Amino acid sequence: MNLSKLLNKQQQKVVETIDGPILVLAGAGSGKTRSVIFRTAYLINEKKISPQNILVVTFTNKAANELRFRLKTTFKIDTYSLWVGTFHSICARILRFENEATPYNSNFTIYDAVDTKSLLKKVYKKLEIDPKKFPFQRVISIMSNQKNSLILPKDFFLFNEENYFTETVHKIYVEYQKILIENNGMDFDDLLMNTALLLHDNKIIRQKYQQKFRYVMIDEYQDTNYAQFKIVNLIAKNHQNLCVVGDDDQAIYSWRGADIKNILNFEKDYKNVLTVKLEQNYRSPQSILDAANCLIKNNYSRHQKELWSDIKSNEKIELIEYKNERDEADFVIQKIAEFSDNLNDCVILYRTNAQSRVFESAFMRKNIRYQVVGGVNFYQRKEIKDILAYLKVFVNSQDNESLMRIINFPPRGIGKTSLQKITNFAVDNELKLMDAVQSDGILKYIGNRAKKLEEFSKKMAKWQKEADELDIPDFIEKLINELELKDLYYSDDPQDIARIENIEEFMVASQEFCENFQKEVGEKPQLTQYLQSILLQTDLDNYDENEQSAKLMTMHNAKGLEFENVFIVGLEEGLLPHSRSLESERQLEEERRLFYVAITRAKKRVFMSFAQTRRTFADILYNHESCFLKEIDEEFVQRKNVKRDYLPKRKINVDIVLENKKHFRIGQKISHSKFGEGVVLSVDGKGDDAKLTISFSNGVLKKIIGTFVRKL
DNA sequence: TTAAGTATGCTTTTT
DNA sequence: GCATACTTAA
Repeated sequence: MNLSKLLNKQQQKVVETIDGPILVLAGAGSGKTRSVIFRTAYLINEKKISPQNILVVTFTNKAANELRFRLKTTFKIDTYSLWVGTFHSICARILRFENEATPYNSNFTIYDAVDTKSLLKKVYKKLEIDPKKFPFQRVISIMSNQKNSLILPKDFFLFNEENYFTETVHKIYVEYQKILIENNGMDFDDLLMNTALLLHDNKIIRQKYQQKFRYVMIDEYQDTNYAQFKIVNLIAKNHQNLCVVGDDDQAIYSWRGADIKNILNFEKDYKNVLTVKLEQNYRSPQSILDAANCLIKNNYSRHQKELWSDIKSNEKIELIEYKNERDEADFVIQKIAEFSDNLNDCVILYRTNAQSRVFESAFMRKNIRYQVVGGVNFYQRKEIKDILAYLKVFVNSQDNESLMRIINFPPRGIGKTSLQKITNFAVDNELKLMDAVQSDGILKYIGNRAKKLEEFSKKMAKWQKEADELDIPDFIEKLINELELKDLYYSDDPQDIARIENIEEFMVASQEFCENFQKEVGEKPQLTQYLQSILLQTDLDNYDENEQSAKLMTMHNAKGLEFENVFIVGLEEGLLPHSRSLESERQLEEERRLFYVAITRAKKRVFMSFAQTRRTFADILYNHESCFLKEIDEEFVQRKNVKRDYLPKRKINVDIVLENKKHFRIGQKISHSKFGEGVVLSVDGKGDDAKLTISFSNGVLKKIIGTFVRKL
């Protein structure tokens, strides 16, 4: 391995210093990933460390897979016994393996955000708590903070003051946690908390992992929270062979408990730390870094460093002001069309997921391929969650939540009343719900619905058996067919069509997963492993950089990626910085870092833009440009004003609308951006607010508000 | 018990 | 606007 040819001095130091704690402050684009890959390869190939003694924690599963792939192909390393993954997947693996030391068994279910919320709703009902006084989001975030700080329900008041509000939150936390354990389920935060507590409380297990993971590497260390810090610390504090990599200027997850102090205080937490700074950027031209440096130096709490680059460019960053968000979308996409040979060199970055919509419809109108990364998770769609609920029950029969979801889906005559009876029966006989359903006594108890329940119980037993015997994709296909799920959505409604497509896509995805798993691991995956991979998927895991399409994503999801052309949109007060992060200077600094992350993604060009007005679901916002724009020296930015409407055609239409106040009548021909042309069948109300029934030329019948159609 | 109709909340960022 | 959660009638 000739490192001096492939790496710069600092990177070599990172790779070759294998003993003792090392802190790598790696600026954006400074070859951080490269260093981690080479370091792992160096440990194995040069220092003959067995892969099973190495732990590498990455920020996404995709990054983990790439690391494995590179080790295999470039360095001919067998990565089978190497542990690489996100904190969550590593923790899940440990907890499944060490389940006997926990209140869970190895088949525990992982609860996602939607599951968490619906479980919480049940807790509220049981405790008779008003969601208006204790908003779900607020309580979820408090509980999450407790878990990330390793505070169990019983220790709640050691760390929180006692008042009416906290007492209720505590009650919720106690009950929520109790039900999770009863269901043999963990939410995302439990995975971290339970691992940290297990390693902390159980000396034998702790020593086992200390001895196993003799070399530990953590990427994106600036975004670790206390639980994660603790896990790392418990494993590595004795041997101190710990390499953490990160950039305090790119810390953007404090709202989920990440503590920038973990990286700022690393030199205090460990002894004789070697600190290496990677400041040469290999990604962007100096002109773009100048702008980024201008911005970030306004932050107080940071390690001093200045990113520099050899790459030269005469182009300035372009900043354009638009009249509204639709113009912004049209212009940006127009520009992207100019790069149409290399659509996948272009990315649109925004602050909130909701901003993607206006771009999506613009892409559709222009017929340009695009890919939204993140946003609403595929596996959180209703029709998919229904299937997953079945699978979860087969894996973990204690999962009452999933069972309740499917017991009458698709409708099979086991409604509220019957479910109540089953629940009562289960409680009286101290049975899990599924055991109650399959018990002998239940049928007499249930009365006239006994036949339906018996049918369900028999089917479940049959599927349960098949779930063990069949290959996952075959089983899923069989299940979907026997449940007649697709027939359920058979109609002309575009929504239903989409649901059927999603179900089909789900089947294909399961096929792909199993094939990949087989290739990677050399054996067939178990249903547990399949479910876990779905639930611990990160937004980025589905991102395909080779697909010929423009990419859209949040600035958060863009971390670690790079693109030739970066379009940063919606640079308005209220969006960036976001109106909900103006409470403290600390929050404002994080918003600034987010902008910094966005700018430093670019290899060639940055285009920034904002809109004077922006339509949200409720009303029209009049925004000022982001205060951050003023922090970037004018010499790095070329300002352009394009305030008029982009499409002259639409402008004419707007004028007509103003003239006749958009008065709709029956028979009026209209057009809609998504559904095309159609005829108004009925009108309820006036102008933009009118509720119209429209028959579209493609045969679709829809109810649409006046504002979304245009007269022809 | 269920389908169809009506009301509501939603939007910060994610594992 | 959209999706879900709740209400009502059959």
